[in-house]
Amino acid sequence: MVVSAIKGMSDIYSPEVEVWREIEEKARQLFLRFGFREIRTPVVEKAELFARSIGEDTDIVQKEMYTFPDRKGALLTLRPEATASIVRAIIQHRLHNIPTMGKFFTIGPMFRYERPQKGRYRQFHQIDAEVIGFEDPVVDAEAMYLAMLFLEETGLRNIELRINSLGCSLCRPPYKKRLVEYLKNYETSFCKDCARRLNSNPLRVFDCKVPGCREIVSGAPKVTDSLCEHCRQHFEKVCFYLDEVKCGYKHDRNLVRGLDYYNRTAFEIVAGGLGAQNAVGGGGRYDGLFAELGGPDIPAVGFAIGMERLMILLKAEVKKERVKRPDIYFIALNEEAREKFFGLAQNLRKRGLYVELGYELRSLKSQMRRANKFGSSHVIIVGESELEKKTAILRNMDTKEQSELPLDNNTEQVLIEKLSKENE
RNA sequence: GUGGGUGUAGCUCAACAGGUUAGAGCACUGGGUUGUGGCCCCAGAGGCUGUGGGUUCGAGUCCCAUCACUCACCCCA
Repeated sequence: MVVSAIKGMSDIYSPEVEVWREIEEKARQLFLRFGFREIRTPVVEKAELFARSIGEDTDIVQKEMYTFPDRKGALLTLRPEATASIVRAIIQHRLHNIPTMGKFFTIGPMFRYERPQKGRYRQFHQIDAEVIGFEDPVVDAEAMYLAMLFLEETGLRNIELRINSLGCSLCRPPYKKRLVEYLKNYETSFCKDCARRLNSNPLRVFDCKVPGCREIVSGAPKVTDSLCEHCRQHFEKVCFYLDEVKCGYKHDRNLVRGLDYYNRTAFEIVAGGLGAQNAVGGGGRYDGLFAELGGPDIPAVGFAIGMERLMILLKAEVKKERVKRPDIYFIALNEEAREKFFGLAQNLRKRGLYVELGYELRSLKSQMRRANKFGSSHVIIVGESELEKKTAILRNMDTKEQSELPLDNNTEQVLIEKLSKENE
């Protein structure tokens, strides 16, 4: 019986992995221009961190976390998202006291124990960004702008930004009360899940896709209409700044999010082609989280982008050839020939060339075929007659030109010069 | 956690209604050129048909179970 990977967790290899690297690199470059610094936190944390941040009554905490005791019985959790860990790290190292350190990003794996399907995996990767310390709506807008800009720069088209305001600790509780009052009138008509949500987390009925529930919800009071003056102005300002940079968005009054820590601004970036998992990214403001986790009371905004989902949307990109072609492919026709150029090959690599070696002493024809499969631009052949003359054959695979070069202490230099000359 | 679909060579897929030795393309190896790639030609290698039971004279094919993958519900990136 062969051992296979864990369900819902995949190996990432060529040619996809080259695209991953490109995208990650693009993210780093862009985020740096926006003043973000990278932060890398452990993938395991104490279980309570997530229960306290994401919310006891969310699906993530209730049934989707990888939680297990370590050897001494401490409950650990594989992080289901990045925000909680980053906030924890900021509080722990007092990073909020450093004026130039207000923006953080991280790229890495997250874990949720769910039934895998298209765009949803048990180990998945997020590009995550957090801006801390600012309450001003300009920050919300900039975060969304950055998320959209990044996705566009990867080549994505036809994505939609959906935004909403969830209110704050002042206006949400009274709103919640009104909502529950309204919903109670239809208590018997809800689906099983919504009936439960009614008591546990009433805002989430807005997420329900059951037609009956949707209908009831369409008549329900909306958060947006119940915002306090402060939140209303905040939301308007967010919209203003988005307009200012011509960042299109749709005000989705039914948008709520699955993590409890969000307040005011919440957003999602949706795309077709992902099946049921239509969000490539999402985020929002979480002003209360720092205090909730025992830190100073500082506001923050953040978002995450799903790598796997982005990859699905960018699938066509994978077909492009991204693997470099070798500058030189060495072919030895016998052991003695190989002994002669092994050192040379390593030195050329040190000097920056991509060099491949034929590791098997097979027929010239078969080694040539192999060199060709790699797309090598040059081949160096050494066999018996070359050994006698102390030379090597250099063949340009594109032009088929061949020349002899002396095999001595100077070969390395001669080769480098020759190749760089050709590239002019 | 619930439901549907699919499991045959490394990959993509065939195999009439249950019937001889499970095939093809691509990929792989060797040869066609004593030591020169791509195209072409020839040959070769590669399979416990996911696994375990059952029905049958006979199972890749039918039945049951199980596992894996996949899609959807739920939830979210």
